[in-house]
Amino acid sequence: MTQPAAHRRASIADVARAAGVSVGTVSNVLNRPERVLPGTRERVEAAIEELSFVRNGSARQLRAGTITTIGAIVLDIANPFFTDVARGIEERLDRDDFTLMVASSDDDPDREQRYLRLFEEHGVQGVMVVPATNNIEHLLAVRRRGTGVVLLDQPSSDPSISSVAVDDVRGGELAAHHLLDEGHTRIVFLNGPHTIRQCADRHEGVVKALAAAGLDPATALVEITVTSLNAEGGEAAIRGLLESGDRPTAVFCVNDLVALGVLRTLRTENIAVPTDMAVVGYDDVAFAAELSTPLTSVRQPTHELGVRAADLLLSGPDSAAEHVMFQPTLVVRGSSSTVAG
Amino acid sequence: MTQPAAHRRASIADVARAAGVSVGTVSNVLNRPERVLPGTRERVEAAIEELSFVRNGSARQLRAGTITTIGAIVLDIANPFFTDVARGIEERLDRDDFTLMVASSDDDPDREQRYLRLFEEHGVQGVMVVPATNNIEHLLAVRRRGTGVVLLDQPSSDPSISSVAVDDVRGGELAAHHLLDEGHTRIVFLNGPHTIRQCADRHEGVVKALAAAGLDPATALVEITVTSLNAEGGEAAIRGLLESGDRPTAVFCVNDLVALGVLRTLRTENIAVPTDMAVVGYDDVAFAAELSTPLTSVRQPTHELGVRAADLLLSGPDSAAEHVMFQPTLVVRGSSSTVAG
DNA sequence: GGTTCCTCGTGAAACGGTTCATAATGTAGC
DNA sequence: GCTACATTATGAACCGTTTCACGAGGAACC
Repeated sequence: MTQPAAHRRASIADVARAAGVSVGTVSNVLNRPERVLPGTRERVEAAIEELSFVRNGSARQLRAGTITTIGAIVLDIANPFFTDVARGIEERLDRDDFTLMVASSDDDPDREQRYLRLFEEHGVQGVMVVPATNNIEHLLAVRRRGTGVVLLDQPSSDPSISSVAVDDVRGGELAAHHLLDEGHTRIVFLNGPHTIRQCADRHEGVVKALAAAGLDPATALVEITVTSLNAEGGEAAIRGLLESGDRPTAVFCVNDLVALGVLRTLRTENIAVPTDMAVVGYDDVAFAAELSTPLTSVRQPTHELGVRAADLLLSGPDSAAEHVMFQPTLVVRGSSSTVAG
Repeated sequence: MTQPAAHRRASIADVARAAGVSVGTVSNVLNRPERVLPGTRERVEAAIEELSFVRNGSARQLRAGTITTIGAIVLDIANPFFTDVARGIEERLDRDDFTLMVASSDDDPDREQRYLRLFEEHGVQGVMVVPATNNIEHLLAVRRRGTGVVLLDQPSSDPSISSVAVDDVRGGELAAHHLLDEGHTRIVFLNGPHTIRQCADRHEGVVKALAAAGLDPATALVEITVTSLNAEGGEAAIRGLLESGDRPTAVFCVNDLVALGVLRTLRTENIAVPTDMAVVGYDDVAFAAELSTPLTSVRQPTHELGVRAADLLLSGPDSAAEHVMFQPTLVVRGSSSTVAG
């Protein structure tokens, strides 16, 4: 029979007492059972069962030092891009029996800091971060104090911190270049705040493409900052745009969720895509190809991104920092081109 | 200037020595700064900075006992359903300054157990679990040992464990009933394994609807177990079905990702939806309405689910267990009905 | 029978914080 | 000048593990 709910959790000492052995022996049963005589071991195991003993992880870790956990802090856990990356991380971590904890900063530097601190104080082996700002001073500090740090989806501005990223300038360029090729001369870019590096870079890419085409970004580019990087943000932004009477012929969205919101709105407003308005997204999430107007999007190697990031973190704190940069590709579909499949 | 990378992290004792005070004073600066004279405090703070001291969370927790973190274990972190729920949890937790850690069991009971153990050993205040099996013995044990447990998306079979769920029998019934209404007399159900309770329940609902319509489930229902609960699983299942020459007129998918795989395949195979084949999904994820054939789906109140779950966990271990059951609704769209909007 | 070696088990010393009874110092009141 | 009382700072006890030097008891060998 089980005990009535005891107020204090049973400790190793309680188990030792119940089994009539010393604490050292209980610890051995837990960690190196082969060093304990089968009879003794059984008695200890019975006591553990009886007292429903659970190791105190804090004490264990305090004494033993290490823990095989790594933390990941992403901007938005509901964004398929990040969860695809997380799957990649998990896959790699599993091979080494590491454990992954995911937290979401919600683009908020304070939340990022809070989770970072939590992970660090609890001695995770390393942490992967998609920084909410382009100031990574606090991450450098973490790194200096001995916790592994890998920047996710963000090229490192510091040689001592590894990073795994995708060329966002190139991504913005690909998207804009494509829209210009399709004959558009003015692009509306529904972007996130430039404090998010990806957003700033994609913007830079767009400007670059416009300049290369001999257009003046000051007139050929309208950048609108969405309130949130999801479908609701996209819907609100495009709605505001339409209500202002300024109807562009081409919209580039900083991610596919925003594009989803745009497409949804255009459909209810009976604006034809791509003939009245072309739309390009970013991330090429799973459903992009299956939308009513298949979405042209910039594809990033999400899974591979996660795997490489985990690789770098597991390679240990002593190996040199590496900076991996993947290249995005443009997948043209019906939302931006009448000739696309 | 910063120190050369020290091998051992600075401890409170190091700080105390550097600042010329006792460890108790350092602890006070950290936890009750108002009890320390400004001058002393500044000296301690300078030493903390100088040594780049970080509290050892394990030691702190070992002594102090509590931690304001709660853990969540979901089946698949890449499934929008779970991440939407997670957003709800986070929103509620934020109000009480709690912190959320998410882990993914990948439908694997061993992984679930591993993460559960990790959370429990590290003394989280509570844990929310979408169980990978319908055996919740291990969760009961966790509960008995004093850690809060709330079943997520799973009605509790035990009165002592709170749960927040959506009526999946009803959901299956809604879907099947709708397909029967549309004139179909045989339904293929692409389901997950019945060890996952949601899958078993939705199956039960389908059977119930068939029986109510006077059909024999043995002939009117074909259940196929997908290899994975995502687009790839759906694609593989429907492809196998088509190759076997058994082409049904109605397919019900256990979630929208599976349905996405099905729609994708049907499109490449030039099978018209819904005229040649009707498709119904589950979860009503954000993109369901925007697909090339808008997907009929069973909607669940994901966000609210998360909020309520967090509510229950925060209400403390002493309050009575509660069992919240939400009702799903059917959203009819073009993938299953020619008259739908 | 004495030495060496093994196998098991012991118990105390860390690990790095928090907490609390106590001391030291200063200030006020009489 | 003495008591009473804040205000600050101290340092040791404690949280629950792991680890390790050590001892007890046999077995094996010469």
